[in-house]
Amino acid sequence: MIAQKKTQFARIDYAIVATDIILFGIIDDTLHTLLIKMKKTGHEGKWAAPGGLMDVKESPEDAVKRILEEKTGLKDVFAEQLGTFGAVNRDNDGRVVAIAYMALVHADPAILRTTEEYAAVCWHDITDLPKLTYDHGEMIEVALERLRAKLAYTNIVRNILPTNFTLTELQNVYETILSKKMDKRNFRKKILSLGIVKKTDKMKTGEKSRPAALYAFKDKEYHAIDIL
Amino acid sequence: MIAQKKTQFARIDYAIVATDIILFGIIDDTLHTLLIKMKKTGHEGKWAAPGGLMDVKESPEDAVKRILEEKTGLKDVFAEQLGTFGAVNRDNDGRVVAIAYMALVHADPAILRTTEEYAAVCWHDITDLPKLTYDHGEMIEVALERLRAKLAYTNIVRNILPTNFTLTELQNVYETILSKKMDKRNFRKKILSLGIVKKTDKMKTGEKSRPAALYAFKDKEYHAIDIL
DNA sequence: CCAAAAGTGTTCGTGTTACACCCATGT
DNA sequence: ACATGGGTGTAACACGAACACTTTTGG
Repeated sequence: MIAQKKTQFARIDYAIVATDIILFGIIDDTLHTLLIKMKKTGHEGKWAAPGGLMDVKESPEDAVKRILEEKTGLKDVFAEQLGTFGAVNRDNDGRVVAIAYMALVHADPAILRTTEEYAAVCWHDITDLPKLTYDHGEMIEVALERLRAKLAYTNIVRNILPTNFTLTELQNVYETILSKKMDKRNFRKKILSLGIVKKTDKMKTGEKSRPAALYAFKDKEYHAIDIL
Repeated sequence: MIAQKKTQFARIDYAIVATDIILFGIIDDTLHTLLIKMKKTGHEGKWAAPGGLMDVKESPEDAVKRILEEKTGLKDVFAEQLGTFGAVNRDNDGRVVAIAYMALVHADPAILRTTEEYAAVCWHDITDLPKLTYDHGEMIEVALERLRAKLAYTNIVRNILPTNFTLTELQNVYETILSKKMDKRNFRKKILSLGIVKKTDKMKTGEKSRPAALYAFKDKEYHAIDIL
């Protein structure tokens, strides 16, 4: 039945594999995700998360790296597998099984590449998303859930912050992702007692208020530690 | 290069999709996993987790159900996706991307089907596993990690216990999976305060010691709750 | 009557929460 | 001088951890 459709995948007897990436970044102190407005026939004007077919000679992780670089120009982006979406009819064009990844970027340097393949590539506030095609809405739900859970027991937040940051900025990231206010004193006490950040000798100035000490993460590696 | 090998998959230009299942059950108060001894050419005598190719017209979850029924004769088995393993050379016979699932069964009724396809199908103590082929050793690691984590914040344990059980049996499951002794009074206090089990009017007798009250889970559904 | 496992409370220490004021800078 | 966000301590409470004896059955 699927094979009757005239599409690029119709000749395949097996499901083929794609990767889709839910990319998160903080913009204006708010969590945003990167979406693409499609030009492809049958999907004109629809929004989707970036993704693409995995090549037979690359791993899913390599596919994610390649696609991220194509879309954002960034290398060395933190990415974590979320799960695989394989409903038989998730893609009308054929049987495509998508391995979904969540990726985090420091949004500042995330200069987006404009390509002719898409009508638009841009960041969307997570609280104000357009309708998404395929099952990408579901993927974003899963990604958000995972991200929120991991804030509580890993240092994953380091992947979405710039190298140096103030404790208030760190707290803002937690608050915007978790959608809840936290107590400043308790937050700082907790973060400092964990010993995952160290104060640098730099200060953030020019903010029409008292300068704030800049901090950096001690560990370059992502790992588990009880935070909240 | 891969396509040069004369195998059943060699003609495919794309990766194909399989599902592999890490099946857990409690046998003799100890965590066991189901393994298969293969007959397939090139893999003779090697142990692997049950798995198989996904059909183009079935979802990964349906493939898991089908394979579990083929291997164990059981239906309605709890299964959860662990992640997808897609290293380019994970299968020497061709490019196979495997979606790994963890499944839990009440081991009592898990009568294993003997088939001619395999040299053996049997339960192995998790602390004494043979060498595993493909990346199935890694899958079991991931499954164990997931299972242990979920014991602490979900009622997942209901899927590995029979309908009625004593609190000591419940504690034994936690202890064997987590490989640690727990305090009986604290454990019972915690479980009872969560309200996830209810006492039945049955007792377990004939055990050459004082009879124990049998309990059952209140919720049929799997859900999150802080347990430990 | 002895062995074996069931069942049951209290104390202590640690970690989480709630809460308010002074400080340094830019305008 | 005033507006803005930076930075700091303490007290109440909840939760988890440690710990020992009595009860009921089978043999």
